[in-house]
Amino acid sequence: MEKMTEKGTTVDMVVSMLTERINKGDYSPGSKLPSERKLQEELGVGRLALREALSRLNALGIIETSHGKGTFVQNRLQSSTIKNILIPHFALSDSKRLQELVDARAMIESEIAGLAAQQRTKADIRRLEMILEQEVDSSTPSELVAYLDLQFHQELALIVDNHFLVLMHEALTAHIRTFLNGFVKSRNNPVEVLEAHRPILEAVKRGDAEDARSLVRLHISYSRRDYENFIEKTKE
Amino acid sequence: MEKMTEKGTTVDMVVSMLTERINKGDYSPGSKLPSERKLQEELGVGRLALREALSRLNALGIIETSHGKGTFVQNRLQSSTIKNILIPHFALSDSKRLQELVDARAMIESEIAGLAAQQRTKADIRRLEMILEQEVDSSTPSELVAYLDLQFHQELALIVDNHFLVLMHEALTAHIRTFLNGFVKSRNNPVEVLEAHRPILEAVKRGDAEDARSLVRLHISYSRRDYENFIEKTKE
DNA sequence: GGTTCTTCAATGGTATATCAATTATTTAAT
DNA sequence: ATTAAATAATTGATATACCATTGAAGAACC
Repeated sequence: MEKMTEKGTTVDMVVSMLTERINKGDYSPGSKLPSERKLQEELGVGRLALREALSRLNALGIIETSHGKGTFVQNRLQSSTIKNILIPHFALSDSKRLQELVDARAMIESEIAGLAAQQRTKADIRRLEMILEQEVDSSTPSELVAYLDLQFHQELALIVDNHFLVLMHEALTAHIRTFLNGFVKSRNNPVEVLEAHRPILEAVKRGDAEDARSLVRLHISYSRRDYENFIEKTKE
Repeated sequence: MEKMTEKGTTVDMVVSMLTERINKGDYSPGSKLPSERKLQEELGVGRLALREALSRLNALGIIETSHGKGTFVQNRLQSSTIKNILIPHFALSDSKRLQELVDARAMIESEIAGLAAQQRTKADIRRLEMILEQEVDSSTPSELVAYLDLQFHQELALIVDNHFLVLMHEALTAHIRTFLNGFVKSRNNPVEVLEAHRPILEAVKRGDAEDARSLVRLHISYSRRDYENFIEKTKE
């Protein structure tokens, strides 16, 4: 038994062994892990310890198992994984914590615009301008304007290509939405959107990260209004 | 068997049962869960399924088990948990992803200063001024100045009291540090620190969030420099 | 009486065996 | 050749037994 050199329990050991192999590339993303029987034999542990370790990796979004098929290495961290982690710790009841998440989301959206201003190409700007033109077009129905608002911010995220920020933003948005549902109906005032997007695009165009950040921050102040409305109503 | 009404596997079912109980307050933070034997009987599942579910909750930082004592509900999300989630997905080898984290950390530090400017009290400002006075004092050894730099930012974080931001910042810092180790020696130029902290404090003092954010952003540009040095050296 | 030691019960940790459910592969029949 | 059935491989789940750690109650000792 040389397991004493390792740290913690058998499960901890197996977890670090597997993560190491995955990080080293022994098990590449998308590929299939050896079967549980082979793994437990190979690592010299019982099946229970192995399955507990796999459960942990599953919770962290590192692997995914299908009954009858096998266990596969996930290639990308899913925003749902982050969301699952947030749920128990930033729950509905705690309004303080909910506000923290709203603030954090505003921060990320602002940062994305700032980074976009630094990294945008001509093609990026062209795409943003096309979206804006559609928004300005008076023949565009208001429902579509709401969609284009979202599209505008997603396009910015695409330019930045920061996996971490996009992931966090997705997780926060999904998490917050479940709580603030029903308070987001009238927030996409078309006029407001139009007045906001033009200067943001201009800032991105001329590469002014500072300006882009503060303009977005102003634009999405509705997040805070939504939140305050929510708190008001729950107090009644 | 009415389990067909539930979704997914038995383990999924047990996980959602337990998280629901925890969120409802049946098992309050810090309290001890029933023993595994009791739980498996109570929930009507095998011990392996139960333990796999507990493993998942453990990975997510929701519970903590100690051999011989029992299983306890964690009251706070630990930054180490977030770090563990980041490790396999934002690893050393991928310089692109590493830069994403460096950018994200800069964003958070900047945001913390901005929020501090909005929420600071007189007492907060007094504490920050005390730190600054120590830094300015020429009799303060340079090692202490480096410490006070950290202290300054931690004090800002304390003012904001945003659990989420502080948590993410801790996790990102810890994760980045393991990779950039050895490249952080000379970054805390005392003169540079002094020149930066004074205007930041002034912005916080007069509640100018915009200014506070951009000043911090400027101040911590060393993060990017560290990163670029790191990339250079690893290319050799 | 107080301190130390032993023992024991509770609890989590591990291992093995066994069966069920699902999927993929091979084989057989038409 | 196509389809259907049998077979194998794999994960899902349970039961049972035993080990390891912890803490507390009780015994032994001074």
